[in-house]
Formats: sequence, structure tokens, C-alpha cells
Amino acid sequence: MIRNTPVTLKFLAEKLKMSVSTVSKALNDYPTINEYTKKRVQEMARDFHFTPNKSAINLKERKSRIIGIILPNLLDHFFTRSIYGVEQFATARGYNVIIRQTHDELAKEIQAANMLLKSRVDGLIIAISKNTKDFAHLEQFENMGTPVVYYARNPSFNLNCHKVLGNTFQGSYEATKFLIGRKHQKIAYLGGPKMISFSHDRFNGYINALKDHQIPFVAGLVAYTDFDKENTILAIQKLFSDPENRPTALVAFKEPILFDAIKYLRSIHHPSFAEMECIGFGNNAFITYLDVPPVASIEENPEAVGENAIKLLLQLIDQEVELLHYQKIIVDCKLVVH
Amino acid sequence: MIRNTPVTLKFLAEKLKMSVSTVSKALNDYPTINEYTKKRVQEMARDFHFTPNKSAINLKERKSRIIGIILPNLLDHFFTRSIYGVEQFATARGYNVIIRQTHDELAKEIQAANMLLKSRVDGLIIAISKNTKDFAHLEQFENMGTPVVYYARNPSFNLNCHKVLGNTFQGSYEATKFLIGRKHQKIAYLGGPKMISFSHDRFNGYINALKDHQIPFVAGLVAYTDFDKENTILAIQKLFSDPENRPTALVAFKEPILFDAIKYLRSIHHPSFAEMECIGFGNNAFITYLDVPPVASIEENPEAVGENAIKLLLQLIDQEVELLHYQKIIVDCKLVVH
DNA sequence: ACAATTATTTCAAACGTTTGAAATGCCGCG
DNA sequence: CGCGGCATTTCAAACGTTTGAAATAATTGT
Repeated sequence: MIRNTPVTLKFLAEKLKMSVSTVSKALNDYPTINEYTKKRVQEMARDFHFTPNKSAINLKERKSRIIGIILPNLLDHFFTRSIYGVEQFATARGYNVIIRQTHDELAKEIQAANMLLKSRVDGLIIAISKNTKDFAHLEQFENMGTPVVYYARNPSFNLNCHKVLGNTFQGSYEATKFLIGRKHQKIAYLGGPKMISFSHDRFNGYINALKDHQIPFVAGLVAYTDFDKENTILAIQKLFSDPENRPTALVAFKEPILFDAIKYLRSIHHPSFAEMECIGFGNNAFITYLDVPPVASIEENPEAVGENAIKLLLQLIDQEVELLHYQKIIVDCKLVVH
Repeated sequence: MIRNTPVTLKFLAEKLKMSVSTVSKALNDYPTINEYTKKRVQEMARDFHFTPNKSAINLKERKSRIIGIILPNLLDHFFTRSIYGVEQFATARGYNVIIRQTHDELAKEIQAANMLLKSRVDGLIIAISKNTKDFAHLEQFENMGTPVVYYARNPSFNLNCHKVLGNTFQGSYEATKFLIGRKHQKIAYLGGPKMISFSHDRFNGYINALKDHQIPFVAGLVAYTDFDKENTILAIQKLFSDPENRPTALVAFKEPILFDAIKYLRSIHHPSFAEMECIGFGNNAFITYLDVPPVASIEENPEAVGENAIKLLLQLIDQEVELLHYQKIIVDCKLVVH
């Protein structure tokens, strides 16, 4: 059953006693080819399960029909969900998608970028690692004319590039506003790694909501952490250190961080624990299993972010959008009350 | 800064006023090429950031250097984690990985398989959808000499193929044994979709553990569900319907299912809820945030499953293992007490 | 019947790389 | 001076496809 001679145009041509180009054109439905010939060729192709060799086509067309995605990891459902959006449109257009995880390490990001460059991907979608300050490894792509769309993570301000980002300011603003609406006066903000630009934006959303509602800003109600549990505990201890300004509500950078915070407060039987109202970014599916779920979540619509990224990328590939005419697309968040 | 003439061997050859083959051989360090020439070529290649065109090489070598993975979804951390293992070894060997999700739909699986076939992947790793009974779309690969490794999900018994599977019997057995050790007599088994062969194996592990410890098997203590929450509730209602045989412990097919079950029991304030001891397959990272976590989890070691799958696949690609000499690799589970 | 059209097929080059075979240049030695 | 032998380079074909130009076959009109 295993066939050793590969089924190529040449193979079909020999079988049919016609030239390779006739076969090629028949399969591609050229108008100059006789209908009867087309029928014969197409039948033969079907019978022998002919599939055109992509490498050959890619070589000819100087394309790879591959789109690269570089992102920190797939355990964060934000990224996993964002891929949904990308995949759907990419595969519908006949592109394959190669995903590379960096685990937020710059070295791995560079390695992945170089490998994708060598694979001559037709476009790149990237959520940069939290340590990416230099973009040489990514600028290579644009130098070769390969479009790059930055998504989910905002690169440094002065970099000219295409971006698709969540409206993290708005999400943070609405969460804070929602808590204010529920009569909280002491609302804490637990930020994420400062290297991730969103940390800033979310903080801004937070203070702007406070300002717009005449709630005084208290510096002691703001603390920063990263994805490390120990650091989150330290941050929480700081937030709750001033009895004068004990928070009754909390906006957190990311839900897993919030969960760590809540778990800690519960474990030390903190008096505020029971009445605290918290909101985090993410809207994790797992929330439904928590016995005291956060009052609400900020849904970042990752599928929409991914979808916008791939659509923009495809437009750039098809040159419907000028490569140097940098776009910035913002996807709104949505507050989901639990 | 954007270069329009691509940097190819020909380009370098013209710059250096030598033939294309000399350039090629110099870059590939042929011994017949003069050392000085090599140096000149390599310098020039570096200066112009020459990267060999993969499509051309693939065409020449009749390879794609791509490995396909087809799996149900990426939201299940089992699969996400299994990819870790695969990616690591694949990229170290210079292979790119294309992941396709089927959402457990046969139609999508077929579509993905056909697309990967067209892309002429060098090998395929697949966790079949729960509806896959016919394997024609996958046998195509082997007919073309492309190795396929089935992993994570066990295809129908009489299919001759390479498999890498978790030792789901052993995991189920140990979980049940563990509960017996904790003096439970009424241990329920909540199975998953019957179409997934693991459902059987896990059930077998369960009854074998019962038998080996002289615990009578009670048919009413077994129920089946799928990933749908409503069905899980129905199953739980069935399990708890006989007051004579009310379970005090539970082994569940998968943790999300277990979580749904626990949530339901809590919501109806079931008297057994507080003292029930449960174990599910998965060892989900979020367990730590549950206020009453399951007593233990069955860790399926997905990274190891993925690692074994890719290693076997690479051996098949390199023909270190005969394509028709079908392998079966079993990866043990580990009981993790919380 | 034969040129003029039109329909259909084939030729040949190109995409970028690899590689065995052939060619070239160079050296020393008889 | 010429030739064997070596080092080095180049030739040419191949991988499988596409495509404009050229060639051939079929049809029409006169």
C-alpha cells in the first residue's frame, strides 16, 4: 500500500501522456485547456490522491504560507483563547500557524524569532516577553518586508509598529468605577510587573476613576507584585499595613495574582476578608469553582484581540494596508459581574 | 533599509564573482573548498544576513521540517502541558510544530489532517477526537510513508499504530486504593464519555482495586457523564439516589467534571458534602485556590507523554525505528496528595 | 483547397538549493 | 617541456511547480 514514487505533476503527465504544463493548467482550471482534458486530468489526480507539493509552490511564489506566533505561554488562558481567533482566520485563508512560547524569557524570544525568520514566515504576531526592550531581532522581519503585528503586550512607546491591544485603561477604569458604585472608599490597586506596560495603564485607569468620582488617592493603597506568590503576599501585607487606610476593595492586575492574594488573606483569617470585594483581569473559567468568587471580572476578549491581529496581519501580507502605515487597534474590555 | 533583491546563493556568488556551487559548498564547509575562499564567503554571508531558503531545501530534500500536532483543544491543561514536551525536542532538532485544535469534532479533525497532509509534514502526533471511529484520514499519512504517533487518546483496539498513552488504569487503581486506605467502603466512580477509551480503562482500574481489597462492587456507585455540566449533575443525582449505598468517596474521570460535581453537592447542601473525599485526573494548577481541595489528584505527567511521543516520532522519521514495527509506550500516573 | 483564425498543447525558464561529475589551474618531476 | 596528480572551482541536473511565449492542431471563411 505504500507508494514509493511520489505523485507529482510529472507522474500524472506521464500516465496521461501529456506535458506537465497541461496537467498543471488543467488542475488550475485554465480557460485555454480543453474541458475534456481537464476532466481526464482531474480524475487521474483524484484517483492518485495528488496533492501539490507546497515547498515547490512556496519556492515559486516566494511565500511559506506560514504565520508565526510568539507568545509568553499557553497556560495563561488569555493567550490560549487569543489563538482561537488567530487560527480560525489563518486556516480559513490557507495559512498554517506556528506557535512558539517564550516563558517570558528574552533569549527564547530571540531564538524563536530567528527560527521563524529562517522558516520565512509570511507574517508574525507577537506578544513580547516582559524583558523585551531591544527589538533588533524583530526588526529583521520588517527589513525583509515581513509584516509584524504586536499584540496583547504593548512594546515601548517610541517603537513604530502595528499594534492590537486590549483597552486595559478602560477595563481598569470600569472595574474601579464599579467598586466605587458599590460604595467603596478605600480601593486598593495591586499591580503586576512594572516592565509590562499594562501595569501603568491599569494604574492610570484606576486613579482616573478615583479622580472622576472625587475619591482621594492614597499612595499606601497601591502595591506591585509579579507572578510569584511570595511577592504577592508581600504586596498584600503592605496594602493592609496601615489600619487608617485598610482597603475594602481591590483591583488586581491579573486573576491568578488576585487568587493568591485572596488565598493569603483567608489563610491568615484577616478580618477584612469576608467583606472585601475584588476584581481581577482575566475572567478565568475556573472562577465558577471558587466558593467566594470575586465580585466581578474584567473580560479582556482575547479571541477578539487575536482576531484583530490576524486580520490586520493578513491585510498587511496582501498589501491592502501599507506596511509602514502603522495601525493601532484597541479592543475594549467588558466587566463581567459574577 | 528594506532590501528588495533577496539574499540568495546566487546573489552572494555574483558579489564574490564565483559560482553558486562554490558558495553553497563553502557555507556547508566542504573539504574541497579553499580555506580562504570559505572565509570570504562566510563573511559575505554574515554581512548580508544570508539565510538559506527553507522551501528550496525542503523541496530538494523532500522534507518540510514541520511536525503536525492534532489535539482536541488547548484549554485543557493536559494538552497544553503535553505540548511543552513536544516543542522542546522538536525545535531542538530544527523542526517547526503546527498545532491544530479539533474541539473534539471529527469534521475538524479531518480538515486539519488534510491540511497537514498537504503541507507535507514530516510526522504527525495526534490525540484523536472522541468521535473518531474511522481512520481513513489518518491512514493517508502512513500510505505516504509519513509516521503517525497516536497519543493521549487511545484509538480503537484493532488499529495497528504507534501509541503513547498515560497509564490510566494504574492511575485509577491507585486513586481507588488510596481511598480504600483511608477506610472508605462506598467509593463511587464518575466516568467520562464512553467513546473515550480511557473511560473503560479507568473503570477497570477502579473495580480491580476494589476487588483486590475485597470491597464489593455496587453497580449503583458508577455513573457516566461528559464535559457538560448538566449531565454531570444528573450523574451525581444518580450516584446519591440510593440511601443504602451513599458514597463517601469519589473517583472522577477528569477534574473539571469533579469540580462541577463538588459544586453541585455544595449548592444543594448535601449532607455528605463535608466529609466526602474526592480524586480526579488532572492535577489542575488552580486546585490550590479551592477552599476545599480534593484530597488528592492523579497527575498524568502530560509533559512526559508529549516527550515520549515526539521522541518516538523523531526515531520513526530518522528510520531508527521501523515504521511498521508498532510501538506502545505507557507513561505512569502519579498520585499527588493535597 | 488554403490561408486566417482560434483552440489547445507544449516549451522553457524560473524559484533557491544541493551534489556528483567534469573542468580548470597549478605544482613538481622526469 | 609535457604530463601525472592534486587542489579547487564550475557545470549541470534535480527537487515540483507555475506561466508567458511559442508551437501545433483544429476550425472557419472564401
